Amino acid sequence: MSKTGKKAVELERAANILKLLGDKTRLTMIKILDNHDACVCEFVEIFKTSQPAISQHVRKLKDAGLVRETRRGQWIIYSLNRDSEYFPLIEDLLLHLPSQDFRLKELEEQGLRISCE
Amino acid sequence: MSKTGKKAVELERAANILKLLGDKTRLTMIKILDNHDACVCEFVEIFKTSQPAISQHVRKLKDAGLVRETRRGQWIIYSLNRDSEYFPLIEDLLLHLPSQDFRLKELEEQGLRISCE
DNA sequence: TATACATATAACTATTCGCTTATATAATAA
DNA sequence: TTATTATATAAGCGAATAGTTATATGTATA
Repeated sequence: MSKTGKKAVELERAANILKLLGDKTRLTMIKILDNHDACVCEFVEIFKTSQPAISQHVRKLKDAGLVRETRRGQWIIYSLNRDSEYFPLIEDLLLHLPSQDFRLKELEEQGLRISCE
Repeated sequence: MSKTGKKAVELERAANILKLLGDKTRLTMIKILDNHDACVCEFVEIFKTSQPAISQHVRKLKDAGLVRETRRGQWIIYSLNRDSEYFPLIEDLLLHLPSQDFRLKELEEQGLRISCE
């Protein structure tokens, strides 16, 4: 492919990553995962939405290679894939976002975080 | 508003900015504007799409405060708004994208860039 | 003034997106 | 084995998105 073609494709792929992150639920997930791994059931509590909705969001992040899943018993733990080609971009981006750790704190206060461990 | 509420809103607004940038046409526009101001007719040539489509894209960027317009005769010149609250985030982000200046070079070779000056 | 040019806006359409409900899969516990 | 829990997948629906064509606005020029 031509050099300019490569640059256009590279930019389009970055645009697709930004589109993925351009959703408050997924962006919050990524910001949380930057500090703590989490399972689907925790996200369900945090976002107060349905389990399928959460599964669909994490699947998109996984398909793009931004997160990894690790099964631990019944649970599937999601973590940030720091080997992703886009991880450096994402890290820079996350620096501009306010910490969302208060969301995990709220779960802990309700005793809901422990349920996945 | 509560402190956590503010953080949630702040993140949601950032997600909306990323959604705007999560389109290859708009992301390329912003990357180009980081180095050179441009008018609608140039973008029409660059993206080989209709004038209304381009106008609608730049309007979204303008509504979000990411770009500014300046009328110069018949033309309206668009430029990056470096005073935007989100400019620091955008600058960091653009560092990870390949230069799109080849697109302007192609225009110059065709003598199409001069038409707006 | 009349015409051409640059841009904006409006209305419409096809596609994409995120959610819902229902169901399937997988692991654990009784 | 059966029941329970955690997660995934599929199908369907309403809202949002990006493009189109047609038209309006604003500026320059003959």
